[in-house]
Amino acid sequence: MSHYQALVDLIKTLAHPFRLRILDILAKEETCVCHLAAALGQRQPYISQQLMILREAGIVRARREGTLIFYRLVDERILRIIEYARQILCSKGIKALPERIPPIPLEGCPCPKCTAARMSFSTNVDTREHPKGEK
Amino acid sequence: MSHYQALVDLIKTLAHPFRLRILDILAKEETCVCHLAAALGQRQPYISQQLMILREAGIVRARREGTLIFYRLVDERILRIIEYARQILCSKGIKALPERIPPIPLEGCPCPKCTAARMSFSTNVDTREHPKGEK
DNA sequence: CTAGAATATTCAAAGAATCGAATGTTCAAG
DNA sequence: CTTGAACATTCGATTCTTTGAATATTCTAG
Repeated sequence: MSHYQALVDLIKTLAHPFRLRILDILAKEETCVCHLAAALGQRQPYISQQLMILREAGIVRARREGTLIFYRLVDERILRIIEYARQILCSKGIKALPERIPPIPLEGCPCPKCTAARMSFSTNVDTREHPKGEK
Repeated sequence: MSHYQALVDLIKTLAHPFRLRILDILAKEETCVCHLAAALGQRQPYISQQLMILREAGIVRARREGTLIFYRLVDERILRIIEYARQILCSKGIKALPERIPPIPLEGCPCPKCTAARMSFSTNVDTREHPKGEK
């Protein structure tokens, strides 16, 4: 009878544009809240709300590092569900690809990744994605 | 930006216990409305409502045969999404398997499949799933 | 202990989904 | 054309979801 509720709850958690966009970013790497907020152009409390929903569904996990909190995917298989849904839509001619993830450093993001990128940007004009000078 | 809406809409359509149960039944074979209603123990207008939602999402398609309407899956890949979500839940120890589909004939179902099954049941006491006597 | 930065939580108004009840449509038989 | 069977649609009350705003918590630096 209601073996269905858990399944519905999981799927329902995915059925939200900002939560999907968060997962698209986390697909690439562990990310802190302020970076997610900057990347998605949303206020921080809103992002935290959506992260809480993802966390309670067991889809993401948080890790504290000083004053920052990094989120990551618990089970990458969740991405395959989304990928599969995208394939179905694409084969019907409906655009459903993930959006382009904005490049680091994000304007106004104070996270270490962005700060570091800004430092090296101001002293080094190389804008390639993988500058060979670093190691 | 909002390549996400189509994806959300598709996923949202799946996030409903009765719609999932309908898809579990259609996974096996094309089925008429009255049979779905009997199998799920719901009133016919309710089932039709859910079928309409699935139809508008492009997940199922209807085919008329006299006074009956048979529904079938448009793209079986939709089942893989559900299957994948079930696997994720099961690997976390959460029960999410499809429910047992009630055996034909369903009590009170007037559809040809059930009627035929009742006929052969009253003249033939064989209750096995695949009686060898028939051909 | 204080201040400030990063994040989390709570609350409520607005909007969306659900589902029961009533009613409409389509088809086949007569 | 009428009737009955199978199915579809519409409507509205209830309930859940969403999202903005305000506020709380946790940590670090000093």
